Parts: sequence; structure tokens; C-alpha cells
Amino acid sequence: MTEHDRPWPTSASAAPARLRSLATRLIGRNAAHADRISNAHLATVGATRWQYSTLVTLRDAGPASQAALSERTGIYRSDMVAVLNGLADVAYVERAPDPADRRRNIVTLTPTGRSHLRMLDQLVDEAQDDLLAPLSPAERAELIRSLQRLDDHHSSR
Amino acid sequence: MTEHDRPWPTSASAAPARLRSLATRLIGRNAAHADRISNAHLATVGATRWQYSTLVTLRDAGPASQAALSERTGIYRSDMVAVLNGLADVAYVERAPDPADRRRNIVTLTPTGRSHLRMLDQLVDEAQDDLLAPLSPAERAELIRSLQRLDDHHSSR
DNA sequence: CTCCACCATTAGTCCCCCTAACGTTCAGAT
DNA sequence: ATCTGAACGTTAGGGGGACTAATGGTGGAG
Repeated sequence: MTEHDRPWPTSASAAPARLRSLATRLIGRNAAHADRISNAHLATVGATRWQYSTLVTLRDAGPASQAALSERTGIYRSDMVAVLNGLADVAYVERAPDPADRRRNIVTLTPTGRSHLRMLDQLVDEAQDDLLAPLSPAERAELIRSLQRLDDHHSSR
Repeated sequence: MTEHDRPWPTSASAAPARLRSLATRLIGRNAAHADRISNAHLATVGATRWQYSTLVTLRDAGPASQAALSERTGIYRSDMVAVLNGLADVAYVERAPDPADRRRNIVTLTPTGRSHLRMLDQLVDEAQDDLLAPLSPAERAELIRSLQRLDDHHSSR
């Protein structure tokens, strides 16, 4: 109980065990690492994670409205506007009004955008490798599977 | 109604498989969940994660300077000032000048702060349980172990 | 004594998540 | 045919967390 009679450790710069084993804290810290790493890789060609998510979604699910892109990527529709502005400025994407519903824009991936995306795929793969470097392939798969289950559980609600 | 046959799928609100299996993305999304959950639990008694990290560090490693607390918690020295102001205002912590080095403040956990911390411990435990709900105990341990290895790897460098 | 390093503190930047509000357009009910 | 509610794209802005810069005070080494 009494600790007032002994001096405090002056060095010992490690976090206490209680903190080190907190899942909420570990995930937050690794998210910071992950952001730093993937931003660094994508920045080498002037791209961002938001742009990548959007382009991938267009390639995989085809042309879509901005609202659909928002929902699929998780990017807010307010922010999606700026992302698409950036992508349209360099012609990776085309925005055209939907003839069937004039509230909508139909966003389409251009051939230029598609080939640019292939480069981004590589950069993103490198980022995954950097982040997961300490883990074996089996451990990586297991980690991803667990994280997917957590995300599904908390997203569905 | 007259949906015709549009070339793009109108429903299908799920993210593409490529995105769903990206570790960098999964960690980021789960970090958002984790932040939301632990903030919600701690907010029930008006506490924050920064306060909790600081109090735990004081309990586990004893009184320390603000710089030491910064290094151990990962909270920036600039932000630590405000955290300690808040904790000192409610007397969970005491700040006293170090007689041996007058640049330093010696921060000490008060008895009141110690008992408050026991309540926070419970709230944080509940947050861990909420976050990891879909996983078995073994899976939780495995996940935490992997995340620790990732964090150690990226922090050391 | 001087120079450099460290300490606590203030102020402010940047990015990301999220809300609010607006005008437009659609669809369903009256 | 009109009214009402909702969805769409867009603009503007708040708020939190990570981080930088600059300052005044202090300590240690040469």
C-alpha cells in the first residue's frame, strides 16, 4: 500500500502491462501505423486511400451513383464529392447525369483510371506487406479473418 | 418500377472483396469501432481514454514527470498538459515541482484518483468485451498477441 | 560562462469523421 | 393534380486526435 517511501523509476519508458494488453488501444495504435504506411505508399504517385477505395469499388461493382459509392466505400457522401472531383480532374473517372433519375450522377471508371488503379493495387499490396511484416502467412490470414468478423459485427448494428 | 436493365447493379451495398480483405482498412475500421465503444463506456462517468491511460500508468509505474508519462502512454507532451489539468482539477492527481530538477513536475496519483481508477478499470473491461464479442477467448488472446507484435515492430523503428 | 539539451506550456496545423442545411428531383398518398 | 416525404449531390462547418513550432525556464557538460 505504501509507496511514498521509495523513489520513482526515472527511466523505464515502456507502457504498463495493463495498457499493452488492451485490445481497444492496440487496434488504435496499429491503425495509426496502417494509415501512415498506406498513405506513404500511395503518396508516391499522389494518390490517397479514399481515391483507392473509390476506384476499386468502381472496378468491382461497375458504374454507380455517388450515394452507392458512399455506402460501399464507407466514405461520407459529403467527402465523396471532393474525392470524385479530384479523380475527375485527372480523368480517372467520369461523372454523367443519370437519364433515368436526374438526381443521380453515374460515375464511371475510365480506361486511364483502370490502368492507374493497377499501379495503386501494387502499392497497396506493398503496404499490407509492410504492416503485417512480423506475421506468418497463416497468422496474417487468421488476423484478417478475426478483424472481418469484428467489423461485420459492429457494422451490422 | 420500370427498372429496365441498367448495366450497373443498383442495390448490392457491400464493399468489394478486395477492400474487405485489406488489413490496413480493416484495422482502421475496427479502430473506429473501438474508439466509439471505449469512449461511450468512459463517458458514462465523464472520463476519457487519455485520462485512463495516464492514471493506469501512474498506478503501475508510480509517480513520474510529465515527459515520462508522455513517453509511456503515447500521449503527446502538448496534449498531456490538458489531460493533467483535467485530472488535477478533480484532485485525481497532484502536480508538484521536483526538488531535484526544477524543470520537472512530479505527478502523483491521489487516493481519490486511485479509487476512481478502479471504476474506470471495470468500464474499460466492459469495452474490451463489447469490442471482442464475436471472438472466443482463445481467438481474443491470439488477436491481441498478433496486434502486440505488429505494434512492437512498428513502434521500435 | 557558454552552449546545448531537456522540461512544461501555449498556440496552431492537418486530416478524418460526421452533422446541418440547401435546392433539386423522385415517388407515393390524398 | 397537388402535396408530402424522401433521396440525391453539394457546400459549409464542427470536433477530435495526431502532430509541429515556438517560448521561457532549468540542468549538465565543456
